[in-house]
Amino acid sequence: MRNEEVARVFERVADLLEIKGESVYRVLAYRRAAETLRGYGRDLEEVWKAGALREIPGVGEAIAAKIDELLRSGRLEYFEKLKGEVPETLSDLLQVGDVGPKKAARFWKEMGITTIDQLEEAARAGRLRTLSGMGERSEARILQSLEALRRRSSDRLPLGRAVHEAGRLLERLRSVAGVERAEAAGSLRRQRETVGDLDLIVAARDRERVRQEVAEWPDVARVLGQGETKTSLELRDGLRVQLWVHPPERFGSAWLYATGSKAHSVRLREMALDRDLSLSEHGFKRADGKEILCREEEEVYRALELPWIPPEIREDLGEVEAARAGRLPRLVEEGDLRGDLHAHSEWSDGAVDIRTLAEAALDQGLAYLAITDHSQSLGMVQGLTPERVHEQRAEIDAVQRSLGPSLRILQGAEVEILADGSLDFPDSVLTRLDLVVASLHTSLRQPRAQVTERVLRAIANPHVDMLGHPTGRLIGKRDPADLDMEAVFRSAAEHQVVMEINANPERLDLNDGHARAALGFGCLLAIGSDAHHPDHLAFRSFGVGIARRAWATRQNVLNTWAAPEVEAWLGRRRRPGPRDRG
DNA sequence: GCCGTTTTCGGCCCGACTGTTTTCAGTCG
Repeated sequence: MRNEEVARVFERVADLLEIKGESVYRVLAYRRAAETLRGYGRDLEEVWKAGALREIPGVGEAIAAKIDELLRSGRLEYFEKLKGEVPETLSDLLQVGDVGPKKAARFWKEMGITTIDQLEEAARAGRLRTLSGMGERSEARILQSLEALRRRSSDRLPLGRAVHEAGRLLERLRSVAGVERAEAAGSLRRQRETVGDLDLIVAARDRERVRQEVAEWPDVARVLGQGETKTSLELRDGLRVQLWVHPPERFGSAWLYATGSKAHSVRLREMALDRDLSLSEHGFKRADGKEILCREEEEVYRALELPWIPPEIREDLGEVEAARAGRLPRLVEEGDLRGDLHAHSEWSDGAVDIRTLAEAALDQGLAYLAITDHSQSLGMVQGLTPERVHEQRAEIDAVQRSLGPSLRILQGAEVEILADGSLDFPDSVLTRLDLVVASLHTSLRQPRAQVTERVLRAIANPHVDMLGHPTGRLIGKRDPADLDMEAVFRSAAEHQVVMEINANPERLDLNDGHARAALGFGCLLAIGSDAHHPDHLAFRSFGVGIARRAWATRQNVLNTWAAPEVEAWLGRRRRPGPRDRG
């Protein structure tokens, strides 16, 4: 069983326990475990085999035993028993807005409702309002939430689109009179790979004015809720937006709160309590009732004797402990990137010629660029034959001569890892390239042992410098290959093969958890844009987000190095080694 | 159910918003 499957079981368990009315803390424990497993870079099965389940944050004796049972037998007796007490489909009702565990339990016990369809039928028939404490308005709200649920694609928004939408809205907010600041918060600011809804925060004195302006925006479909500090909107395309408005002197605590993660916020509040302070989005409150306001996030952290913690690692996955011990890493920044080692020209499936791409890279301040067009077997993207590789070298040399030394252009290739693990170019071609990126594009559905062996074989090939988008996943569209990632990382570290964080927002592959695990095995990372158009070079910012979420420093990322260092490193690897087996 | 510079037991964050209630429960983040 994969991490995701186990996480799903625990999520269901949490839902059913909650509907049953169990202790919220027990429910929380299952939710936390599910959440942690989902983002965990290491394979649960491997951790299990190593007898290290208890080292996973949020996994104690009871949950470790349940993971053990699940991995051993594929089922969980506790879950089966629970399903006998509470209909499993009730857990779906919790997906409906304004329906929580209490209402779900009442719908079930008092009306026999166990599915979303039955809920909708009852709401349409006006039967929900007959329950005590429920009126017409509650019923109407639930109907609206049901519609929203059906309309909303089940998937979260990819980070790329979320950044775009947020940028648009923030620009508008900043133009509203009296708005001093407007910033993104939530999982968008934390650079999660997908975003559930947009969290935006504004510093302004005149809250009423901001609220009125926003409610009149043309793309607002409806206002879901509006209060003193918080407005909740649904845009015409179904996207949900949370907007907080706070006075500037409280902006720091408010931004911190709106950014989360929830687990991180809870940790900080607990630390505040240890100091006889109560922390909320409005600031600190002392025992005597006096307030301590924080205009900047730094002031909140300082009051807790912590350095400012970057949003990308605010997940309660060790950052608070690291901060307390003064061991926060200095995370890699976009400005640290000096080159791009993954880009396509019109020699294969890119949109522009090498010169245009190179000039764009130069414009963006890059010092080097690797042209990595596809290899021959990928016919549909005009993969290069060995002859064409040779011809391309002449063009690269020509562009290099005319651009001069300010941009170093490397000739690489994104070489297909064939179904048997051999590479799509013979050694005679590979050895002439400056950089070999090996990638999977086909036969991604091979069984675990086979696809893992195939990648391990590619990694062991002495010509391979980097593994491109290692799992091959497309977010929301194509599942990752079923790789034994630990084996891949171990081998990559041993053979000094760089693991790519592919920064295309549809890929983000490695993901954050994997990248962090890879660093744990001693792998070197690279952030590649996989640009097929000059505009795509800017994708690298998404890759930086992933790298930061993985706690990567500048030293961990190959393309933060200066061009001569990178070339020296690649050149050193070019020499045939004793482990050469072709 | 988890967890511990104090605890192996007894804690476990804080507030906004809504609707249906005359004081609060449920949901959400």
